[in-house]
Amino acid sequence: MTTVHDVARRAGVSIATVSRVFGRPDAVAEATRHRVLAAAGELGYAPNTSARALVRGRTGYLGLLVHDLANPFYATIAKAAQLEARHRGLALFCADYGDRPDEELTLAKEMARHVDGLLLYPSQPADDALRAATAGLGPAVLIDSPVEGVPHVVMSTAEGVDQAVAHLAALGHRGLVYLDAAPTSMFTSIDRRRNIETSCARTGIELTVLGPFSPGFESGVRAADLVIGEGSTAVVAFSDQMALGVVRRLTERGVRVGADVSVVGVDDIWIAAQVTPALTTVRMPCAEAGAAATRLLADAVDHPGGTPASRVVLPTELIVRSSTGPVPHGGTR
Amino acid sequence: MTTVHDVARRAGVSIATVSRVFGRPDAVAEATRHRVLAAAGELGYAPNTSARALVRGRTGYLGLLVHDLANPFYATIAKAAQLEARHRGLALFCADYGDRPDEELTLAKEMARHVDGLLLYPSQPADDALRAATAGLGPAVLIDSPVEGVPHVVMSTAEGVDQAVAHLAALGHRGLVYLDAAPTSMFTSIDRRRNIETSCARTGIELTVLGPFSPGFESGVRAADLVIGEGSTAVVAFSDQMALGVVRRLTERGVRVGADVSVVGVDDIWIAAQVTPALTTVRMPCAEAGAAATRLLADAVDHPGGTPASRVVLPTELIVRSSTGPVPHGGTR
DNA sequence: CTGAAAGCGCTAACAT
DNA sequence: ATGTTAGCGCTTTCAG
Repeated sequence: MTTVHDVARRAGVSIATVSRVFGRPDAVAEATRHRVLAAAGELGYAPNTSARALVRGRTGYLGLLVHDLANPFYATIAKAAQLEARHRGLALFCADYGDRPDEELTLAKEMARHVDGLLLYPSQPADDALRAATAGLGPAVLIDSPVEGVPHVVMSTAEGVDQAVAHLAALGHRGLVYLDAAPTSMFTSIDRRRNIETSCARTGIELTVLGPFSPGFESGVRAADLVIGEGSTAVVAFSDQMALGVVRRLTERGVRVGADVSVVGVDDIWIAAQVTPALTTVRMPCAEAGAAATRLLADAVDHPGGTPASRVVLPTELIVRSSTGPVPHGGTR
Repeated sequence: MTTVHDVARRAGVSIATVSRVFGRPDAVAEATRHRVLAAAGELGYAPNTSARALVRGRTGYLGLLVHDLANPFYATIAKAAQLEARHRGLALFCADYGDRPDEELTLAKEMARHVDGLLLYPSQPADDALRAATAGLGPAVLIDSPVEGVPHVVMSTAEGVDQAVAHLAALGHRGLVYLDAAPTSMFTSIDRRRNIETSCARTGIELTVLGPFSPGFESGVRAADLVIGEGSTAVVAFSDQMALGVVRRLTERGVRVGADVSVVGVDDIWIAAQVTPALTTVRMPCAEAGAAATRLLADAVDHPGGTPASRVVLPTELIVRSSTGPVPHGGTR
């Protein structure tokens, strides 16, 4: 391993100058700088990251902790976070707590030791306990977990769901079934359910909440039978995966989706646009969330005394496709 | 920030003892250890990772570089790698090179500065150039890139594709169309195409290769029309996404998938099991690959003079579902 | 603009 | 079993 000493000797300067060339290049005369750079090039020198981190008190690393890295929802957040971090000269650790939500905090604590700041998508409720837990971790930004006093970015389904309900109402639907998902204590669940409630109340649509189900395709399949039983003309599901399950089962039972029953999902996963009928859904801005959170975190790391607790709310939008249509003739509610 | 000195003072021991308690606990008398641990607990002490890395010459970090973190294929690899790394007390950096495959090596080089070893899923061909590029990066394990002299783990479609061809042959199909995907220089493409060729040759199935297409749903849609034009009774696609596109278009044009034409995909993405008809496909062991590669890398890092270049070949398997069926009556090829 | 020197916090001989 | 000590490679005052 080549060090500042090797480069210094070769370039005929002191180690301090070598250090400056890589740390604050403009503090060095151009001629000297070139000489040092040349020597460094020949020797294949690059500053040792550990040594630099030690003396600077900054690692240049950020950490991301989510529920499931293989899930496109989180993976998209991770990808965007990683990109944004790189643009700022930072690197990103990625980890997920998978089946062990109880280990979430342990993991966060462990990660915190290695990084300048943490990006957290908690499975815990956004309450005081989370704030307390977050307190000892150093700079942290929460995603989809609006905890007062802690910077966070949330994807709000308010607009998207509102548009969905309005869309359904405009199509003549008088009522709808919402398929809720567990864990109901997560912001994601709360947000979607609450927005459905207020939108329906405001629009005068009769709302029936079913569930909570485990999120996922199979739950949608099971829920579809309930929906048919209810005689509903419209259903909004917690996620596209559930909605797709509903569509599948409905079709299987001879119910024409988009004609007899309208189905709306949330997330806008890629397959939603490709199935038949194409799924009407609320798009979640995962990439934007990942990037925004990283930006917030990087800023917090750079300015330890900055805005105490920034808050970013990302809007959502309804994508209308073919799984929704006019209420069938003679349809009751 | 609390340091060994703080803890040492509080516990009435030397800093060396504190260090030992956290490094080689059994080298310290039980009583002393407890005293130190207590002091550390009260002070909230944990060893500084940068200082430790500096003196040890090891960061305890691994890096993963893939094409697209948001793609479930790579995301699954990442998730498994991360898990395996954690089990070994290591942390994992994740990055992708996305649209800029040319930046792949730059990124790898940058990452290499921060880690003990690299996990690479290259978009470059598995040739001498890659071996050369890899040489200067320190310990590295390649995924799906069998470069001689560099440790690697590959997911071979040999068995899966063989089973697929045999399956089709057993159903009476006399020929099949293979839908190739770009970039054709990647091992993934080469492997699938070559295995199809040898399997067909051995089985006496007439093979028609179409493409290369860009991988993805839309390509499948376009390719389907070609397939119909060919009058083929069976098609194997590079990926499930493409296969799904084929199914969609075939259905749209009144061709009954699984009856008139059989379709086989590769990957076994979750939706493959849920569409109608459910897709027959070759399962790719992404999680196993991520875990195996991480294991290999961790071992290489631990034993710098270990087995020169280990090689793991992960087998694949055909999952038969409903998109394949007997060749239609009177069907030629 | 450049160099000398003092650590950053920790580990690993080497003593005791 | 524990303490002393010498750095790991780098950045950063402080002089010059």
